[in-house]
Amino acid sequence: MSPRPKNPPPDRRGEILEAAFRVFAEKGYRAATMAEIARAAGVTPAALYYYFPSKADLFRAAVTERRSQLQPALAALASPDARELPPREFLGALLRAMADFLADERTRAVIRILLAEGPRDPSLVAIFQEEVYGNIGAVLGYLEQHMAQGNVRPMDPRVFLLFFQGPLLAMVIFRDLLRLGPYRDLPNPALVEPLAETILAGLVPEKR
Amino acid sequence: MSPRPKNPPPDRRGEILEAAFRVFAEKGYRAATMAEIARAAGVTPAALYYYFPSKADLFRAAVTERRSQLQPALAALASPDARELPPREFLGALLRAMADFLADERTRAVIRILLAEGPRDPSLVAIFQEEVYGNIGAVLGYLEQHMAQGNVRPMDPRVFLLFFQGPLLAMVIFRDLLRLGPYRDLPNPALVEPLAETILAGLVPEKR
Amino acid sequence: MSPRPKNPPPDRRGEILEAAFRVFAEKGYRAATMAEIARAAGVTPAALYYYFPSKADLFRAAVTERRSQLQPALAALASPDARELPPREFLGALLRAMADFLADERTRAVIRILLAEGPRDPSLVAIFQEEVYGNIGAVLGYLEQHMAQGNVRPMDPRVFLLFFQGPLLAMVIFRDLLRLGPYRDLPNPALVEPLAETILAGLVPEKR
Amino acid sequence: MSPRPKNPPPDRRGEILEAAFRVFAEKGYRAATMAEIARAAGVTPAALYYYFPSKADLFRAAVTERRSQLQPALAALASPDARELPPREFLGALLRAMADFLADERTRAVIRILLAEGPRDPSLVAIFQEEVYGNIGAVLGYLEQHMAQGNVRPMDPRVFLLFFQGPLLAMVIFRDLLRLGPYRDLPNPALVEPLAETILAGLVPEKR
DNA sequence: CATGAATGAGAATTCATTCAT
DNA sequence: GATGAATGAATTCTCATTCAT
Repeated sequence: MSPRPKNPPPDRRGEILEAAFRVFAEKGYRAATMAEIARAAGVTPAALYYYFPSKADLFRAAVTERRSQLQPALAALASPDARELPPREFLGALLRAMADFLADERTRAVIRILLAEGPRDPSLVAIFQEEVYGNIGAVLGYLEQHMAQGNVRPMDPRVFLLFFQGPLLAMVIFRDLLRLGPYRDLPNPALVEPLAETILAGLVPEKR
Repeated sequence: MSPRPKNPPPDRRGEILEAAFRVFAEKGYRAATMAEIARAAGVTPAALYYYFPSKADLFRAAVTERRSQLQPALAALASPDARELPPREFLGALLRAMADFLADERTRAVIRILLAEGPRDPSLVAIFQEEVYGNIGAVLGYLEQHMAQGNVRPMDPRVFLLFFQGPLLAMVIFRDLLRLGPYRDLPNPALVEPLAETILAGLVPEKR
Repeated sequence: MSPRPKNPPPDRRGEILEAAFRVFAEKGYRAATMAEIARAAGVTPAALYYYFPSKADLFRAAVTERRSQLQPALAALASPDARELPPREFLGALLRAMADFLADERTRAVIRILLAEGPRDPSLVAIFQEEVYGNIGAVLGYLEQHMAQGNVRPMDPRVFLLFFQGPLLAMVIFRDLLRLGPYRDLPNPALVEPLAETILAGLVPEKR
Repeated sequence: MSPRPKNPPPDRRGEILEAAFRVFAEKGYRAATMAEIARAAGVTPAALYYYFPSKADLFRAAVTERRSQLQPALAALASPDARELPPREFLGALLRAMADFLADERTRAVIRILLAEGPRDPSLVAIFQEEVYGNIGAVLGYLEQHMAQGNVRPMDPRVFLLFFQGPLLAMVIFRDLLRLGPYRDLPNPALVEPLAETILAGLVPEKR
């Protein structure tokens, strides 16, 4: 009957968002129920509707909230200080940072949601696209500059991104999402170091 | 030709499986309803239960059926004749074949289902794992042989697979599943040819 | 568990429509619940959705069904044989028939629904308008003919309708719908006979 | 003028009552939500409960309040000065006044509520019954006197009321509530003048 | 084989109401 | 006086599933 816990809860909205994201990531949008999210947030289902008009809105808000939480990590990938480094070091550092970023539990949850719901919900993809491309754009700028100087083999930037994002993404998908047996105990560096070497061998021609 | 008197009895089971797979791939397991699958198959929902005991079973059967349909294409990836080629040619051919395989509409549907449902259903992943690894194993055998001969840089085979599956998978995910704007008009060869060159540059040392 | 009563129910749809109309008339659209309608029809709420896609559709169907049930009585009001009578007899007969029609339980239920929901739902009104006007049109035709012959004082037909429908409608509203104390025991003839006389006195000039 | 220091304290209660009546009249009791009423009144739903214990009480209070607003208009219908007139003039004046009263927007809203909720809520009807009958009683008194004098044909007063209220009520229902096409542009006098003539022709015998 | 009819168990959502502040 | 936050009890609607025929 009493609609209120005694001590004022500090940030119900945030707690709900957090709980909702967890449940959505674990179960997927359809299988996640408002009742379960409410339980996870320690409130009643009706409380969810006090803060968000619908399940779809809660989902969107939860995802957007998570995006902004990831924002600093994403921005760090394009940190200005790394851009002083020569291509080999820069790319190595970038690969390591990106591997850590992708393998982070919070990022993985986003990837899971994006892969599960994105194909049916382009607007969901759009939430991240802008953000990601804004930060990756800085990286591409660095590369284009060095391509122009002949330090890096000229290449379609999209292809370049696939080169080093692809293996990392595949690792996260196989190892962390699908939990394929053979990949289960593959540590990040086991992929990243050979990847850096191999890709760089192909990308940065005359240094070899 | 056949002495069968009536018009060929329709392969109801097969049609249902086909329709079910389409609907599951498009909507995801939870959002796909038995009614919609039935409609897609041209039967009533009750008929589904004549052939399959439950939605979960139908899903599993539909996925398994699709796996066996992809089987020939997968097997071709490990075709014995390509294994006569030297590493550069072999790897190039493999990359091209795999890119075509991954980008094929039927494969994409499987990937979509695996990415969406796999994280919550390890047994679903298992259905494909065996199959895929059986065929990829042949490829790995080839490589191990050449690594031993010094023709290919020695490397963890899992990492090797990530190297060349990763970018292809990423391309399919970005371009075909998430339909990211920038990737929408990236043709397979635009990725595959630079990928072959670059990776090979790193993988096959003395040729450079 | 058993989804089916043993002996096949003869006309579930009709029963549901009937029950729905009763409940809608008694409670109004909003206050009537699918659960109560189901109970009244002896089925489960889900069964309602087997026959009708939504509550709104069920409402509409129930009202339309009732309209067609009333159709014969309405048509009788414009029966051709009464049209052979001279104006005084014709109007008297019409008034009596209409009073009986309006005071009939089934008609009253329609009036109740129309008065309660009509102001917010013009399409509901439209369901009856056509029907009613079709039949009343015949009456008006008779009158116009006699107006032309000078047997009936010329008059706007809408006003004419208000003249003799109005008191009858008011009687039904006061007596049967609002159950105003003073009207509770006013029998139809107590209104109809003076009404016939009085109105006719004004309407059929030279006969007096 | 007034020595009150601050800006006049708003009549919250009155505003709420006003807003509540509007919303109830437009949507009906069930469909009207406390939230919407609060919004219309410019307060929060909780504030409603400061002034009224429940939705039902608010409804009742809003209706009663409106009744007292209509009171003067109702009383005017039985104004003493008109009672000096001879029957023909008196009845004509009464008809005109009543038509104006019924067609007034505020009265219409009351009628709408009474027709929609009255059948399920006798106590709602009672709120007005007393009021109305008190004032109409005066009119009936006038008539009874003239009936006794032979100036008006003797008649059950309830029937008399139906005679001239009925067409007016029907006009308001058809034209203003149900918005029936044919009645939409029927002005009050188009009904009232013929009605006066016709009814009087029947009611006031020797003048004809 | 196949279906029409039906259902039980949820699911999202609404809403009058409460109460500490 | 007034409100923000919250809730319990409906309510509409969905859907996998059943089974007599």
